Amino acid sequence: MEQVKITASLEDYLEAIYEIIEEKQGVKAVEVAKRLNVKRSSVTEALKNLADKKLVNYGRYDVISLTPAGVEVAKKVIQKHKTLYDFFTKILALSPEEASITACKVEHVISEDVLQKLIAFGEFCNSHYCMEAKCVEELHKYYAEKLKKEG
Amino acid sequence: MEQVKITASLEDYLEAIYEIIEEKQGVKAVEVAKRLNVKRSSVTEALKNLADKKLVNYGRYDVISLTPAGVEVAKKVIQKHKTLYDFFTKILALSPEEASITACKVEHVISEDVLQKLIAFGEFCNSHYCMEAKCVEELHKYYAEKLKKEG
DNA sequence: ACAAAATGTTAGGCTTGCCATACAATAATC
DNA sequence: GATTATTGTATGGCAAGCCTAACATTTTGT
Repeated sequence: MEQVKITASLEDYLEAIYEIIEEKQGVKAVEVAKRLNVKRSSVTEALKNLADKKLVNYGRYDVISLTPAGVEVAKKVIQKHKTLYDFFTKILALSPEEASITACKVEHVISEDVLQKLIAFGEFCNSHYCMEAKCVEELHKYYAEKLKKEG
Repeated sequence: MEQVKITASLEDYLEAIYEIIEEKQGVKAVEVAKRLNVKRSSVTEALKNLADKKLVNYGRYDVISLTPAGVEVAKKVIQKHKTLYDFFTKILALSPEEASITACKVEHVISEDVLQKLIAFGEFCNSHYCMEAKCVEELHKYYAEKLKKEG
């Protein structure tokens, strides 16, 4: 569990690779490029970089796969994304698009501690009277009225 | 109110400059360098960059000041920081240090919309029965117990 | 006012991360 | 199986942001 320290960009590559493998039992660099809106050559660079860090298995023209360490990092990023997405949509009532866009950025800058707190907050909201459905409804009504006032 | 688009790094410079001016009625580049943990030469670069964007008034060896547009950007970043800090400390019960560190990163990646929602959420928590002091207390107790269980 | 210290600037270098372009290898199609 | 299309790679270039080191300009202290 030695925490591997990588950049936001590399985290995005791991996340994309993991998700594409989940969806289609395999990745091609071109798919990663499409998903991340970068060129194929950028993917090659990133893969070499990730291979140096032992997070992906990479060989020229070979199949791309994640190492166990790579899977771990990818899953953690995805967990952060999902947790943030839920918070943004359920509590802040952001649109799915904005929630997703914001989660994509924030997921790279929060610590494990913040993640755990956010998860706990979500659980609390789901299980305690003071944040039950009726209250969340009220909360969202409050947003709507406030935004109306401010044009 | 034409939104000026600048990098996270430049936002940090504006923020630091604004705050130092508030605190001591003037800025020296060396103070900015200290606060941002960069070298004096990096500050010079950033200042030229910000001057190109009409956000600071800059001349060689001259006094540093913010333009009205620069003040606007700085204030917005600071508002985001404060809003996030409050959320992190009050709702997520992060330590002041972690709240501050995280706010410093997140403040650069949230939209005006997210900011407004966060502000409204804070207000709601302060004014509605379902999130009154007693409930927040319960929330924080919940964090403590959960973290204890997970070691 | 002049030497010493502090501050500001310049120049060159490094890293990350992207691109375009050209080339290499694999896959698909006839 | 040869040709075409797709995919992957290598190279060189660019911008942002930081650095070090050397130099210029203030500022400070006596």
